[in-house]
Amino acid sequence: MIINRKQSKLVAGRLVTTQRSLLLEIIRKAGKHLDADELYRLARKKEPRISLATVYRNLKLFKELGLIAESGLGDTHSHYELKGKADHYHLVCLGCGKIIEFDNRLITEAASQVQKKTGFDITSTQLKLEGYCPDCKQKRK
Amino acid sequence: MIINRKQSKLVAGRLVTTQRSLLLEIIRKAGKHLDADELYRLARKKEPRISLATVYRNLKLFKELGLIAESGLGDTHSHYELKGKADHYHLVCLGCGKIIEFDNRLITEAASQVQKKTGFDITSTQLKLEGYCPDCKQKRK
DNA sequence: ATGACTGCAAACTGTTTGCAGTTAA
DNA sequence: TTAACTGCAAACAGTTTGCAGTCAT
Repeated sequence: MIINRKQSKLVAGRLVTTQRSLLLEIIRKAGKHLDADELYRLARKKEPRISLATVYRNLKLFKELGLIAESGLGDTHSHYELKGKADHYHLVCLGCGKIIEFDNRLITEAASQVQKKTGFDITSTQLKLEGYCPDCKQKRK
Repeated sequence: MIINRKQSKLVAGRLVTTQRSLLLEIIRKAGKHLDADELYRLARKKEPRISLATVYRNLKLFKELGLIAESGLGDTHSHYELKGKADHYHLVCLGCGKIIEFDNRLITEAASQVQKKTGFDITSTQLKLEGYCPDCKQKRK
């Protein structure tokens, strides 16, 4: 865990609050991509007075601190997940919305090729593949 | 060109209108990613009474017809560009917002690996790399 | 006492929709 | 004359912000 509870600080000048712990805990346990609204609903079960603004403010904070990653999975709004060590990538089913994560050596390699060729300092790699999962492929016929 | 002006149809039941021709022309000539608002502003220079709703409606239509591709480049809103034959990918500079496109055999390959392993029928591949371009890398030091 | 955080409500942005009028087949 | 399209204004969804009050140091 990154929060140091003894010091009661997230980082310099940032407090650990009930809401923040709760939000991080939910994100951690969810084990899947949550959007702000899902997170809000889950949080209210334990902390009924928490506000959506707090959810957004803290998602933003967590992102700045590098605790979570934001992914543009849906077309309309953002999803968030705990940041792991390795980049990983998403395969989205256009039929049922199912999301599969995977990693792939070729992609990591491609990114470092691009980095070399362009002189960019690449800080994030997002791959989104869209298509139809076996089930939905079947149904569409 | 995909519009067949002799028939005055885009496709069955779809008319070619001044607005549609204009919008497609602007997108084609832009040679870069436009968002709805940029497109709207450019369009108004030639067609001052065109509405933003028309822009959105036609972007949606063009997308359905496969004429343009929507890419989630900015965090807040969508960008559009003419659809070429091959998938290509984007490298975004977090410093100055510059966008570089590239293609890379490894990524195409990775996608087809994933397709095989998962049984998905993959219809679109989007890769977004973020980082700092050489200039901005320099400035940040 | 100060600065960080919260809930609430209002504001804001990007996008979509309902409607009445216009245009093309 | 019907179906497709348009402009306008209002609606909408997701997100952000201003403010007054609370809490930790």
